[in-house]
Amino acid sequence: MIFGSSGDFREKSNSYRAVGELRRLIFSGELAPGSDHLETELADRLGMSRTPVREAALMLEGQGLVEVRPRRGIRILPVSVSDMCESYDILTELEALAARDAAARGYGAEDLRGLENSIRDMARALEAEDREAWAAADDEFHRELVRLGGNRRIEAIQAMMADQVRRARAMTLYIRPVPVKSRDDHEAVLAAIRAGDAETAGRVHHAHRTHARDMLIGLLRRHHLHQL
Amino acid sequence: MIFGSSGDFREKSNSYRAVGELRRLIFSGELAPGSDHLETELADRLGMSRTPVREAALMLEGQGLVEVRPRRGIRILPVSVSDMCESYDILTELEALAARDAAARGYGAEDLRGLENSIRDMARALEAEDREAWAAADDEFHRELVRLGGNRRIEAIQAMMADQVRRARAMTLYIRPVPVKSRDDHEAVLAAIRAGDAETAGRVHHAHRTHARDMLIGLLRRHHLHQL
DNA sequence: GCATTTTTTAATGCATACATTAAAGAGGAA
DNA sequence: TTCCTCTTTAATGTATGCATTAAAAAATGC
Repeated sequence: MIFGSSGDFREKSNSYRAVGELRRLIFSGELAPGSDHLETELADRLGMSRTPVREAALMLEGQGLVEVRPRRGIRILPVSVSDMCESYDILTELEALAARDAAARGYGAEDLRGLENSIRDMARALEAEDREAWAAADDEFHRELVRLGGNRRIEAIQAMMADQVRRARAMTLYIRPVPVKSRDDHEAVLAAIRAGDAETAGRVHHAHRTHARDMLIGLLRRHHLHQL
Repeated sequence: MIFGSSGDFREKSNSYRAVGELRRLIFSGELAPGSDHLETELADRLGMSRTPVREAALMLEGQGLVEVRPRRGIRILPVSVSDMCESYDILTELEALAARDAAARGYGAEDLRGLENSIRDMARALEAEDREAWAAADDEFHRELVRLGGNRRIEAIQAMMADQVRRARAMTLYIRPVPVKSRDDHEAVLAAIRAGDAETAGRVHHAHRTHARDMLIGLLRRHHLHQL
């Protein structure tokens, strides 16, 4: 998890292909939350033997996506509202830390190009009323922010949590209010980082995330989306 | 990782025994940081076949303890000073959050018995000049604090990071100054939780962790322990 | 009918076999 | 010697077989 351990064997080996495929199947909903699947079934589905599927399942279990229950199958873990809260709270703290660290590092204009780009992409998506594109750009902003913070472990944790959170956002993408305020927040965080003002960067981003969390949780509760 | 998935098969199955055994071998130093080990070698050592060892290695890779490099063996990842910084920074934020959450929950006296006990154990260990016991009680305090915070994902992350941090503390346990100030910090955190003062609990714990971090990093640097 | 024991079924955990292929080593040319 | 190529070696990735054993089904007793 910590290192995205480079090396092309991750694409070549069936085990890692299985990890990727299973992720895809889970996030696309083809493997429904709460459903059970036998090793053999998944192996047939992916066109490989049980061994790599088994290994993939163990890795995904380590990331909290599935639960391996002997003889009962591999269970696709549903994400509850309280799970979402947990993940959001963690992201809030760690991304705020990353924002402070990024500000403290004194990045130059060219280093911040990535953040600028994703802010621009969000604005464009908003004009085009393309919510999917907006979500992708928003993701990118957060990922880039953490990257600039320079803590690899936070990157890894964020990647893990983001997976869990993505499903919830996908569900609420079209029922949520148009995220116009987000833009100001992102701009403010970027400005603080540019100015090297760690405290402000962290505080603003923290508030931003907290606000987003409350909005999302409220939506989920109101629409009775208790299980994702 | 997220769930310590109960179920006794975790003790019975060789794969999970392998996970436990390998952890033990790594933390005891019998598998040296930076060393490579073939699947066959480890399988012989643990008295089982390659399959469960392989599975264990993949799980440990997910926890950042080893790196699986095809044909070069399973590498026991060394922990650098900057790795330590990363882990400490994360623990600092997440435990401070847990402290705030714990305070906000308004626990009663009996709920806080665990924290009291570990504070008492630390004091006793300090009198007896038993640093190992002090370290164990300190661990327990932090674990209990996070448990009271009620975020299972933070518990899981803490457990993972703690493993990484433990080695560093073991190295410095006898060269560090006697941790007398710690006691006041712990007492203050407990008092704030008891009083339901989330802000203070979080702030004090954050400062406590930050201080411990700086002390530890300083020690490691001064004693040229760049690789653990 | 319902509860309990026995039998059957089949999914898993593990060992093992084997093809693949990266790394190490040998051999030869410059 | 040094560099390159070819050969050899052996570690891995995957498939498969089998014993174990949990769950399901059937049979028995009440």
